[in-house]
Amino acid sequence: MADRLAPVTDLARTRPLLLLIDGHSMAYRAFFALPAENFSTSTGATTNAVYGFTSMLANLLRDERPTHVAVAFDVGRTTFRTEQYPAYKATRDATPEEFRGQVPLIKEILATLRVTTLEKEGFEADDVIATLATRAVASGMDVLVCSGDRDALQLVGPEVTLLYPRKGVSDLVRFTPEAVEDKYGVPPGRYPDLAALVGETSDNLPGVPGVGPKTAAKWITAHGDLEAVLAAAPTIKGKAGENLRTHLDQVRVNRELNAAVRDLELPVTVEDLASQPWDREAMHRVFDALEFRTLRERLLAMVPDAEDDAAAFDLEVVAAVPGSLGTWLAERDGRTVALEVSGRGNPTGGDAWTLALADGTQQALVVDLTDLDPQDESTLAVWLADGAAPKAVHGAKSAVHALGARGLDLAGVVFDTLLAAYLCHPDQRSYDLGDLAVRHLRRELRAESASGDGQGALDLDLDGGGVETGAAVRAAAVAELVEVLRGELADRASGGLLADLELPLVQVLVGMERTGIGAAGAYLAELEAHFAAAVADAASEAYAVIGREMNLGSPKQLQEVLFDQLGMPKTKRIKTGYTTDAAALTDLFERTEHPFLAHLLAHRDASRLRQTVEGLIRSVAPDGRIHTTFQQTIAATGRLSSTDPNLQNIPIRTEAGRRIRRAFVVGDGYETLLTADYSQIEMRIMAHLSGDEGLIDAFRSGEDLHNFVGARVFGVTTDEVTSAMRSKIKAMSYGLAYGLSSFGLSKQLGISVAEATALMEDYFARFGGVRDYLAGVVEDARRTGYTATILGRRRYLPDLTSDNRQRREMAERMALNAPIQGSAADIIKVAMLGVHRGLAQEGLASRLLLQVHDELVLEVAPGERAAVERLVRDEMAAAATLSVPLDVSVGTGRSWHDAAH
DNA sequence: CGTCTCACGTA
DNA sequence: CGTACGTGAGACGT
Repeated sequence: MADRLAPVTDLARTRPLLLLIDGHSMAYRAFFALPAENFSTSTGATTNAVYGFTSMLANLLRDERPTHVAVAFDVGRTTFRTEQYPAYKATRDATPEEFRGQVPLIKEILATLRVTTLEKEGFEADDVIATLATRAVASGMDVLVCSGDRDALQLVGPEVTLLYPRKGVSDLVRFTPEAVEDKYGVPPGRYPDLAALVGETSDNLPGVPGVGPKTAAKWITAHGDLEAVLAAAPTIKGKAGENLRTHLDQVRVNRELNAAVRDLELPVTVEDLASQPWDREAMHRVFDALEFRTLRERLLAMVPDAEDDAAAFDLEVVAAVPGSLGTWLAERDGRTVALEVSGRGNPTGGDAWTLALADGTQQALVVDLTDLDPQDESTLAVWLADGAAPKAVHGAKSAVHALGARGLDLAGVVFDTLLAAYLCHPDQRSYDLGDLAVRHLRRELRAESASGDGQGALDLDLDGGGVETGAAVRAAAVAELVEVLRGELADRASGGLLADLELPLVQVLVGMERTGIGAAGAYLAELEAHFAAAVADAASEAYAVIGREMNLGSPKQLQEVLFDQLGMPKTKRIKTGYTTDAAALTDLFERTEHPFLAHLLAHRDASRLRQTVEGLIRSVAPDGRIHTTFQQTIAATGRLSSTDPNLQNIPIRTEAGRRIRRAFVVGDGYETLLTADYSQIEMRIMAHLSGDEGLIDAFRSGEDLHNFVGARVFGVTTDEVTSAMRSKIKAMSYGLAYGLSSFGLSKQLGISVAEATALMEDYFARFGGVRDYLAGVVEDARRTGYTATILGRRRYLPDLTSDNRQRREMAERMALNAPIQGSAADIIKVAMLGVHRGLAQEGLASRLLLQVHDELVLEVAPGERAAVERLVRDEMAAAATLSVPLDVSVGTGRSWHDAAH
């Protein structure tokens, strides 16, 4: 009786718990429960089943805390059951293509979680589960079976519970023996008897007509089991009894087929299924690829620190006392010191509070920048600005901004773990230092046993991970990552890209961000008022047409008005109904001439322009200039991007839009803005990379590119190329660099697919080198796994070998475009370095302000216009030696608009 | 309040 | 069913 004193829950917890999941059935449920269109990656892969399954698994791991886990899968469609009874499951629809591709992904995730997956040729997942459940019970374990197959009900017993999905995959019903009996009127062991009588439509097993679960349960209860029911069949009365007698054979077949096999030979024992530490690096890789951010967080959040396999940093943290900094640095003279700045690294309003230095040997020095002894301050300033004192940092640009705010220059940065990680894996969305530490060092960003050495003036919060310790740990992580990432970069032959391109570019970008571009504040305010008035006018006219007010900016409300209320023809389908984008509205207007559409389009245009202007006004800094931030590690192709505000998408195509460009003006003390852009750089790179003689001739001839190509394709002279012909050729030439299909070309040009195909064939007949090059790029990338630019910048495209067509074709288009867009990015970065260096060398006061992918914007100091133009033309043209010239066009003017050409 | 979707600007 | 980005409004779920 003594054991009755112990709480039942504690007793239960002492027994091991095995979780067995029917992978196929649960994934299939998830596939239909979650709308596919809400779960696709940026590369177009559908992931709804993967998401649903993994989410369910995460919940089970959290709520049930199993000690052992396994997932069983079906192998193919043929099993011993289909051999025996060909009709078994014969009515099932073919598995959707979208679903099949997801099963391997689920297995990948399970592998990272170190969950055993099992499958057995000729058997179903249920048989594997039945076998394991039986063995687990025999060895004293409790078992949870998770399956959407009702046949699993027969496994339920005192130690075995079935979790059966009621709806979707998150709402699971818990079938204990009592629950089974409540619901079906028979104990779990008799459930197959009941199912044999009732039949199972989903397995294509017909039951006895007129016999449902109630009758079947009544008979089984009355006679004991199925055998007894069958034996008593002659005496059972009524229509049901008659039907039973004519279906005895079918019932026997059913009973044979629905019996789970409990003694399969399996390559593992139940003990082998014990939970193991997760492969966190692989998890990050797989979850990154699937773009499951929150799901990864949910899983990682479940790992208690004690079970965490990732170690922390074993670090001695020393707080700098007056005079100690110089000694510490001197002791490490010539060695690369990793540094971490805590603060804000914005171009304006930056600040730095703490600086941590680490040398990669478990010691870190923490310096409080807000309370520095004058002597130390000068020691630090000299060391930081010393280009010969090698340093490593995670995110050099932010560090320069942060330190710069305290008047400290940073030079001598020989390694940047952020840039290095980007060059190695340019497709990731973030390169958080903590993630890199886990991935490459298998460490968490926390201190194992931090300690001061007695001389510390700072009161370090060692256990709680205060600012100082945090900075020290990050610096230590940087120091260690340098070694690892240097190796990874070398493996990719990309060390030069970091040292000679991206790192030197940091200082150029810092200068551009810090300088900003002049903004005409009063003019911007006028523009805002002007566009706001246009918005109001368009809105009131639109309301007048439909006789009521509405939110014209709401796609949802617009759909109601256009398609329900006004009954307009349906446009292209999107997730949430029908598109109301400008192309569709313009098309609708041409067909219906409904005035509402014209007002709506005018409203769209005006409110967009107003919104752009408002954003710019908000961005004007106290110095009257706009300071964007150039992101150096975002675009997978190697381009820069611009944020806060984005100055790479300022309107230019429409007159109204160009008015916004007039707001970007030359600053006080400068003479003019100068813009310089590469003409047709992507097509020139295409000519170079493909080596196509025709295309190379086109650029060497000095003829208009599209006229030249058009003349060849259409077999006319260049002056016979009509503007219609020219625009077709232009669309096609650029489309090729994006992986355009004949379908896409036909849509864009409004011609038939056949015409588009013919046009492409004519094109390739004259420019065969282009076709061969494009085919070769994809082939090479499929073989090597990556594409490369002219400077060797790589982009890895694992999806090129995907079984999923959508995914594979997306990767193919990326492979076509990456070398071209990426080489253009390489070239303009080289040009920026050249221009920056040239300006300094020639002692010019003019400066770089912006980069817009193929264009540079400079602010020219008085009297330097000619020198700067020459310098910029030379440096941009000389940035790469291609088999075609790099043509640069230059314009100057008081505003960005006036400097256009 | 955070996250997603749509729409749309640039190269 | 043409690549690469960033932003803001509305819608939606927590």
